[in-house]
Amino acid sequence: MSNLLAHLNEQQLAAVTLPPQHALILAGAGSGKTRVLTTRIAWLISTGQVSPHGLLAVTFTNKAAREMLTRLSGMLPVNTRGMWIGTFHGLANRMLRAHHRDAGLPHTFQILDAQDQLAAIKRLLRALNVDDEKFPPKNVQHFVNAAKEEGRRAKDVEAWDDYTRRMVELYAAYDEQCQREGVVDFAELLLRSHELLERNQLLREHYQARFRHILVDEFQDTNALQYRWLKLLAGESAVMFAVGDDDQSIYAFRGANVANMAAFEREFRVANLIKLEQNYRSQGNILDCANALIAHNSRRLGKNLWTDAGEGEPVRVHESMTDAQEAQWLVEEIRALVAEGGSRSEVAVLYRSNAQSRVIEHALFSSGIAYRVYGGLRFFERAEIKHALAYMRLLENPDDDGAFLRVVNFPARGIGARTLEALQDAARAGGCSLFAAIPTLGGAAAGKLGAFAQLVGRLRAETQAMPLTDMVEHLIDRSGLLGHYRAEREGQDRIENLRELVNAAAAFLAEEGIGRDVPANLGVSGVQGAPGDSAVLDADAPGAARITPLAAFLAHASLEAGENQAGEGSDAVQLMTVHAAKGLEFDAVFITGLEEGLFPHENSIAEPEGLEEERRLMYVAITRARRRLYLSFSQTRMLHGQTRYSLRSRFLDELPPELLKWLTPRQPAAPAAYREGWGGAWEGFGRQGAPRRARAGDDDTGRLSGAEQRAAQRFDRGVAFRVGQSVAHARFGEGVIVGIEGSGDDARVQVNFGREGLKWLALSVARLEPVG
DNA sequence: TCGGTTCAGAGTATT
DNA sequence: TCTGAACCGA
Repeated sequence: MSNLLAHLNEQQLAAVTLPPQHALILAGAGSGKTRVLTTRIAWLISTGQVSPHGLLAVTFTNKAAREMLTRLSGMLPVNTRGMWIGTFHGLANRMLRAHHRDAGLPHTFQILDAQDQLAAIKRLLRALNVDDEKFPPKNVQHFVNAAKEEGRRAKDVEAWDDYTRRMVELYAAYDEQCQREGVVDFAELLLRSHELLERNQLLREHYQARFRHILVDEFQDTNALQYRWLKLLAGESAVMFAVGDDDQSIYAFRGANVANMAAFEREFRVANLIKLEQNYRSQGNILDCANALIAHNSRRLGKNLWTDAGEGEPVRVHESMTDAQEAQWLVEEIRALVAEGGSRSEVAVLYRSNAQSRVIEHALFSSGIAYRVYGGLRFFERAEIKHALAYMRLLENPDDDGAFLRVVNFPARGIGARTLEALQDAARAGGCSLFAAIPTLGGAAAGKLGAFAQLVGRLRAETQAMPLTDMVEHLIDRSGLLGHYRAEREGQDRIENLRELVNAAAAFLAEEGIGRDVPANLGVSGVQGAPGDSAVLDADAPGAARITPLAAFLAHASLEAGENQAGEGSDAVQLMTVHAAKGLEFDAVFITGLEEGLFPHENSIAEPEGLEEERRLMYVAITRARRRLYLSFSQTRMLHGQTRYSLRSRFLDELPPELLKWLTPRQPAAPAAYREGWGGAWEGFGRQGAPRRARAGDDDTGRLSGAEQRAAQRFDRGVAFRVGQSVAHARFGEGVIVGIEGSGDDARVQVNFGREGLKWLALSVARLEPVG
């Protein structure tokens, strides 16, 4: 055990060995957070304070959960398989599977991912004849999820106008549809398990007594429902150990509520608040930049990172004329890094929004530098995979109309829209699922639908006793999917993905410790016993409902969409958004596009607290770097087909100048009043130095491409009217240019005329005279 | 059922 | 500018 605690610093040690009282650990970036969390678990178990069975540890991502399990197995000779360590959704799913009857769910309930949910909502809106102009499916989806994440059912949502009232009705109708079809969405997993515990006193008391210790990772990312779920599970007796960093809270936009940290401290009367501030990742200058930046935020819990690794190199700053030149500079710099012996995979290029990757990818591709972009479609989200899964789901649960509609005519079986409309009418009339309505149908359509029903029946019979992998293989073939893609010109990739699905099933069985020969439809423990019997209080008890390999695999496919990066393992430069970089670290990091309007993003500035979240995002970005950090921005950028002119990000000017090394001449900062778009001090604008003009030799090749020349020319014309310049207009009087958009005849400027307000003026129309 | 055209919209994202 | 979705004609 002394081994376990070796090499922990004072604060880490204090956190790991805290007495059994509620604790909040403020863990700064790179301070060994995961280590503390896992060592705490190992310590609790190895000192006999709790059995592996008596603790619950929860994370947000499968990756984090896996990491915790892996590290734990390395520390303790313990079988982690049965332990309640997982994601919020994974654990909620586990509980609902075991107590499905008490939770009011069929034992075959399926999980809808975001895609499935949207499809279900579209279907609902069509069935109800809702005008999807007024009620776009995406808005309904957002409304439903936001309500569920607040812990509210439709009946609990206050409708204060016609629009909200209709939304609430749609929410209720959506929930009814889900219940009818035996499906639950992500938010529903948590809400349903919360309701289960809330209503069922026996179960609640049982789990409250069982879980003596509850440990929570990334606490700053919890939403209202997750916090309530934790509180309910903890009851009066469990010990909570929450780890988080308010400075790294970057998910408010998806419901995360940092205030949960303060609420936790207050409501649980947390006596132990420990700050982990020693950073083991970055060198001093990088940390000092991060600290200086985040100090501009208010309402922090307060934390300052430090290191004993030395100050290291200065932070490099680069300004370019165009986004293409920024990318070109990046290429040269990466080349130099690699020439010095750095590895490409230790270089990360970060950006605020995905659209920025294109220019960078283009430059990297043209110069033959291997790169890898994070984000995009993941394995289980691919259309062909979802088709295959839909067949499997239909075997499990024929009432799953979503799965039915996905494959009833795929591959094509001549079952068109009209047939399905008739079927839908029949189902509605009979109050049953589409599948169940097939026998009630007459006419020519009945034949084709009947054949499909027979196909499903045949597939079910054929795969009845098969192990999971054989079942998948059988289904992708006999459903006609393979044949369909074989006939398709570009179907080869899809066929490979379908074959990969068989491997994924095999890998899943291995990971879960399920024998390869176990029939897919058999309860895993072999005990079908009393599925969901109310008398069985514990999910792990022998008589509790057992999940079949097939059901487990389908849940896995929904809860873990799989990898989304190609070329794993190859030595490639890593491209990703700042959000995607959270939790990762690299020797060298480029933060690109540091421009007002982009980072901080313009949309965020209007949001309450938006700017502070952007600043935290910048903080996360900076703290990804171990040794070398580059910050870059461009004067112009192609956005939505138009050249945009922007000033450098305020975040650059919030960093201590003495820590920065400008690779291009440093220009005066933009006046703060410009950023607000308003303000008293705008007289000062006229005296601002002109933005740096394009100079030959700015780029490393010494030549400008055609596109770059055109952009540069446009820029030169734009300079005549530059941001910050004072201008006069015949009617509106004097004002200051605060924005420029477009070029040539399309060029428009936004002018702040003070009392007359902000106006957009087309340069080809409006007469604007420079002043001063 | 396909391929083409047209149109709107373009922030970050896990489960 | 570019993408994805929706729509229409063969």
